[in-house]
Amino acid sequence: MQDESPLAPASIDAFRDRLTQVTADLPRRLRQCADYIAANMDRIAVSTVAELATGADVPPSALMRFCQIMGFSGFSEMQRLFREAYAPGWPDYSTRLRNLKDQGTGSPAALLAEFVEAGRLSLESLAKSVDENALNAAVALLARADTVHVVGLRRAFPVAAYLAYVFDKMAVPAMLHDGVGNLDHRHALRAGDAMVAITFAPYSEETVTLAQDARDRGLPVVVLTDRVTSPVARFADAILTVAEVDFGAFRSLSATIAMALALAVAVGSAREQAV
Amino acid sequence: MQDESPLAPASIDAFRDRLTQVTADLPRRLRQCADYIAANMDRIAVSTVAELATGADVPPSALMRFCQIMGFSGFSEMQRLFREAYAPGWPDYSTRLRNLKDQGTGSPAALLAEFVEAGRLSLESLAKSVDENALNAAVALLARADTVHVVGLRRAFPVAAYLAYVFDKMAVPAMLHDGVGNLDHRHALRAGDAMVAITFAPYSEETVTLAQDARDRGLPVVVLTDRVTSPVARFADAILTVAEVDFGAFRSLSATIAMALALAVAVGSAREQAV
DNA sequence: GGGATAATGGAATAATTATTCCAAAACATA
DNA sequence: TATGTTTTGGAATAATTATTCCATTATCCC
Repeated sequence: MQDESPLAPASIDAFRDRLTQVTADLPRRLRQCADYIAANMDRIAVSTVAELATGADVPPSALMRFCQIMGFSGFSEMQRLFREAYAPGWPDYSTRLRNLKDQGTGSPAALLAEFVEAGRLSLESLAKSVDENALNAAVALLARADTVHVVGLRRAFPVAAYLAYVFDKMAVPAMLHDGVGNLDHRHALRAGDAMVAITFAPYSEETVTLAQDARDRGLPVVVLTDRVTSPVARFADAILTVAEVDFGAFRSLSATIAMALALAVAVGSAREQAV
Repeated sequence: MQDESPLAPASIDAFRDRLTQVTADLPRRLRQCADYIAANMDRIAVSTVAELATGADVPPSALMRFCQIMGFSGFSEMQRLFREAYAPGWPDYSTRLRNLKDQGTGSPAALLAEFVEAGRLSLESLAKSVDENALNAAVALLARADTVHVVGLRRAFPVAAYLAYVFDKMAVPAMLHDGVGNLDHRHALRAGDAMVAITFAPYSEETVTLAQDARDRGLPVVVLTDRVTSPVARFADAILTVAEVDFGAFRSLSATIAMALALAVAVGSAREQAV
């Protein structure tokens, strides 16, 4: 297996793009290939040259030429792309999950199945229960802040870190309060800033304190937490609740991260438009 | 193309039944085939005899015999069943994304819905594509390490942080390499330790370097990445791949976190039992 | 309409992949 | 431990499949 052609599409998406580019000016037979392939991309992984050629009603050699025009060295290279991306619809998700669990309680595969399931349930329940008004309010508050302070410790820290990362990528001035060196950076909270506080039961005291501090200084506070009775809720200008399904002692965080992402991206684009 | 054997399974379900019937009393090599095939049914349609045989760790001839025991005349006939029965392939997610962008539907709630959907798809595809052997191998490696070093920067950092958190909760000695102060802590890597390196395209150089460093010192390295061709893969003793569905520029991380959790909890309980 | 250029089909060949077969090894039984 | 039986690995072969090449046909441009 030698080097691939430098211009060969490396993903199904790239393939699709290239296909539309190329299709425009193509002689008759080759266009037949392009059309047929476009309509039957899902068969490439499991067909032979001859089968596809018959389907497109062209001789095999025409199809070979088509593969080369698409940037591949030949049919095999093109097929490899599709075989690697191939994921059939059956063993449907639930069957597969059962198989994993059959490996025996406590086996890594069974654990994975449980966490996958927990994540999925969390996402589903988030989709059903989201409070759109609260979300919109949160976005509005953060969109007009100078700097966004992100606080979340212990199990909430990964979410805070990701939120800070996405803010950064979207050019939103943000500061992650990570507790390094036990510095609380409370003096970084300045008028015009806003805070996102993330915490779940058992609520980390430092997070609650910082949220209160922000509130006392008159900064708007958005909280991302597990229920409205959370101790940070009383300092909140907007409350986003995410009921995460746990498996064992650990939360999947899927729903929480989805929420954080949506928040960050929405804030990011709101600010872009405001500029 | 001659008559098919009268006893060959005519549907995937029949195949599955026959497989369980037959697996019970089978000599060693053939049982390996049965197990591997059961766990990788979805790859039969797009693999060669040699590929599957390698995967099951048997010579090709053993796999041929297995096909015949299953009632087929040979591998080709068995493969035909899977090629014909496959359901239309992958969800065309990126097209939807493009549409969404074009319409400019940037309402926070709509964004959230997309991230929820991306997370759900990622989790499902993880369930379908997880390599159980790699997972078991990774758990075994980490279970017998003195200290587990966790490395993951940028977008992988949240996962690394959570992994370190869970290790800590499960009393697994773990060190999170977070890049604070640009210290790489390479001298913390000691004989008897192991490393988990987490990175996705575009791969962070520091992570790759640290993984190589660990490898050079003879530590076992487990990598959690997006594809087997990842630059860290060549330093890996176990490769866990997670194909995460992106929405826009940001990954949902759902599947990655589920994998990390399963890994950490499995390692934690394996060590408890060893004590 | 003539000359150059591009496209086409099919047959020849190369490469890959499936399949068979048999000697050697492992195993069971006495 | 000897003997028959089953299982195994690998090399040889058969079949399929991809790929190239070139003579023929169509198309374009002057």
